[in-house]
Amino acid sequence: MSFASRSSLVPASSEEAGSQVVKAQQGLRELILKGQLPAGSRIVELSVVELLGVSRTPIRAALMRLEQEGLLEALPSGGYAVRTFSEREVADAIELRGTLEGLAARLAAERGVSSRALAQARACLDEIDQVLLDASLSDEMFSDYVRLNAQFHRLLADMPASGVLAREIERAGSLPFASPSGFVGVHVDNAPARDMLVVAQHQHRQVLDAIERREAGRAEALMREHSRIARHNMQLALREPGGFDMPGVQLIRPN
Amino acid sequence: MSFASRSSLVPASSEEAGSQVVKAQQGLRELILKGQLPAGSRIVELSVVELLGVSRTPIRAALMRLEQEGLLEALPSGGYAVRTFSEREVADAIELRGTLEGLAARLAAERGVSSRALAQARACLDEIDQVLLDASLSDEMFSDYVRLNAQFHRLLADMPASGVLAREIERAGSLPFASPSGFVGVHVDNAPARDMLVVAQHQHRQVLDAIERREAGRAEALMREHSRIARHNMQLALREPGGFDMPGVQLIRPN
DNA sequence: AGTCGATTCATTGCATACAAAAAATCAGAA
DNA sequence: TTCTGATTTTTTGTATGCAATGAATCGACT
Repeated sequence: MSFASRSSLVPASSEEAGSQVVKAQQGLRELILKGQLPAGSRIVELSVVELLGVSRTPIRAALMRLEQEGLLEALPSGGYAVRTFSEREVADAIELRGTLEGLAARLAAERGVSSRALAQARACLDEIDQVLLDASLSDEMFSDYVRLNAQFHRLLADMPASGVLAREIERAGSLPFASPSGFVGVHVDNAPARDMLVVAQHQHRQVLDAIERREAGRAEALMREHSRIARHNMQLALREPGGFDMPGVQLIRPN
Repeated sequence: MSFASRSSLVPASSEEAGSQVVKAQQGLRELILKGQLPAGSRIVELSVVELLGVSRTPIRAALMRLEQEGLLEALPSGGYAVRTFSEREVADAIELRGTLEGLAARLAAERGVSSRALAQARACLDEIDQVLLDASLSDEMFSDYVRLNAQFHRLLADMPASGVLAREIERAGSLPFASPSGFVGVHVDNAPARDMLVVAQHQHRQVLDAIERREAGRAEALMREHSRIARHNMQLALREPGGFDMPGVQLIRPN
């Protein structure tokens, strides 16, 4: 089973190719995650011009954005380089997302959430249940899970109706490995991979329950714990013998 | 006592005017915070060209950065507008910073901090003590506090030695009102303003103590609570009759 | 041969011209 | 008068040229 087929990291349809700068951004991200641009190396603008067929201006804009996103680092002497991550940095990024999502869950519980939003979230979880019922362990199953999981996390981030927070959560999950579904299905075997999803889904249910009951502390703690699954999967992936071929793994430098 | 005199929001010496883009960024930020550019209005690039005397290219770069910083919002039809904030959004931004700083404090406590970093932090707190000893209630006193307070918060953010986290904390405090010293000295009277600083300084001590003792949970809780002071000051400021003239308050729309 | 220095080359930062899209204005009709 | 539609104007998005800075190469000297 190839990872790419079920990954949401490949530029999804959510990002329209309307302007040249998003085309450049998508293209660059793909080049980086596929390892086309060697990690740690300087990115030469003119070479990207040739690769993507857009002029320097939108490419520069895309570079700036990708730096904000965390994939690039600005060199002191100008220009950008593909960033690399230590295993700890990845773990920190995941913990960061977990903390922010925990904050969102707590605020949602404290402030209360419209029954409409709750219904949406419940419906999303019901869909995930349906996906998990199909025990075929197929790629599509995992792919569906990734999509619905991302949706649930998005719904949750929006529950406190806090623009600043939603924004920050979005940012925290923009790094490929820090995303809510970052290392889904990382196990060699498919059965344990699915079992992890079952556990995660249980946590989803509990968080939503806590929010409904206005149990803020519980909601926060659950959401934090939920992120530990991603962390665990990450550690498993990096220790996998054959090397795990998720797009972007080569950016993680071995300790 | 004017706020600007003790505010760290005015482009500090920390930001060199090396390139045109930082010049544009500083200039734009100042224009926005001073209310020169009406809140909610579209920012016309050519007018900024005239005001700042730099060409459109670096101005566009600065606009993009200021959007990331949160001061501007991208208009759906292109271009940017000066953003406005509800009181709740400001409170959320402060809580966000508190949560992130809490995470930093917890990680610092869990992982342990070099005695060198601890000594630095202690020295910083000693300096703050000295400043508070001077009971003159002068503007310089508050100004010194703001500077040292920012330094302590920075030292704390760096303690977990986590690039991603430090970065995110920096971001969270970049919004003028969300900054660690956002509403310092907001009280009409100077005496209660100083008292608040005494309380805050006590919390500083306790957090550092918790980190030293490796009491992670306590460190986190303290740092979160610490941010409540900023929130309280903000609410005071907005209810102040004469209108509080901190740079950027006009961006906060009354409820 | 190795190292330091000068020169050449490559690459970014900045400015500007052009094109496309959005906004505003004006005219005309209901 | 008010709404609709076309036209004009403004404004942004994109491409490209130029200058300045940094990297790299070559040569001379030790």
